[in-house]
Amino acid sequence: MAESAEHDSVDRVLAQWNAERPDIDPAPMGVIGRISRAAATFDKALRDNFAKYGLQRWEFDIIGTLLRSGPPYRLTAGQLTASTMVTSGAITNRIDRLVDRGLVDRETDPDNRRQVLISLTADGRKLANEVVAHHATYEAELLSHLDAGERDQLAGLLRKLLTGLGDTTPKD
Amino acid sequence: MAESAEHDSVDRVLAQWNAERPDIDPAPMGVIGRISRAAATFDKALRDNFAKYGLQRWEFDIIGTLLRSGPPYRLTAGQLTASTMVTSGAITNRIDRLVDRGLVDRETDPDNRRQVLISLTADGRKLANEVVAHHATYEAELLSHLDAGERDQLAGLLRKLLTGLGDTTPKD
DNA sequence: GCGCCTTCTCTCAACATTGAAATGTTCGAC
DNA sequence: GTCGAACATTTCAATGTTGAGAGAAGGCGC
Repeated sequence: MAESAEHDSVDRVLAQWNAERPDIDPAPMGVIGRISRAAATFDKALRDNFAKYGLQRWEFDIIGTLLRSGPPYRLTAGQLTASTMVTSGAITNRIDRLVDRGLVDRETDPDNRRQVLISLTADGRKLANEVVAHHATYEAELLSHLDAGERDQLAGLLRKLLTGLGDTTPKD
Repeated sequence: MAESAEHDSVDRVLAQWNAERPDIDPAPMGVIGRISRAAATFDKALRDNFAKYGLQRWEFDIIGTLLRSGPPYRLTAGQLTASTMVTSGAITNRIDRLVDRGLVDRETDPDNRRQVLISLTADGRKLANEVVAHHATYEAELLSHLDAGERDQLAGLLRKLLTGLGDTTPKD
């Protein structure tokens, strides 16, 4: 088989482990290591890209989540906590700052006064709509080294992996 | 085509975007979102698993890097900084704590006194060798929902993605 | 209605990382 | 040899997250 594929940084790590611990099967590390590495690379790239629009990544995470939730672009603080994978203390802090920036409103839910409803302001909605388009374009560029077939194959394998790990949609 | 594949949490996000912004091609988000999500899931699982051996993940990152570098199990602080993707200030702090724990030694390089050499102690090497075996077994479990062919296919696509992003091995 | 348990958000102290400046070292040019 | 630039690590203040716990509100059994 033609060994034409380039080596990535994970290949080097695997070669080192193979030399030191040949008893260990390196294949699982090859998958998990690459997923971690790719995630870190995307994370940095996306952070830099959002900065062009004066946004931090967590800011887009929140206003984007509100936008994609559809009209009336309003979720509880708890729903935002669940979708962002940070703790409740962090969400309180982030909402504070988005309110200061005028991108979201915070109001107590009159029907359940334990809950706080966070909704996009007109400014927030406008900004989210603008940025998401650039964001999607940029993500497509990041994947441009894969053709459409490879990209879909990759998505399919990752979906299978995630569902196997229990990452199913909370409510279908 | 039999729609037998389960949906994961990213499918839900994509459906939301499609409803709100049908003009945006959701395919790139499907890939990058799943990579991020899978990385976060693995991160948490591995953290919990290392905790069973009384280790934090960053502790294994460092002693594991030293172990796989091979005899004499010694790297400079700068090399460790490069391989762990954190800043130099963080590495100084982490090395401090590993020295306190007796897992590594820190000494100035006599040949270049700007550099600091970090080496595994006998205890550190023993611990790293023990833990890496359990770590590899656990990673294999995390991937057990993919068969060997799918796993290798996934690794291959990720390698292509990473090399396309410029993640080549620094020195071949 | 009355307790009691659960739910939801906010508060706060502890902790870790970042990023820039400081310190000490090497190397090349002159 | 001396000067200055480049380099490697440490220090330190600013910043953000975590995780526990408080406070307020809802819901269920009786």
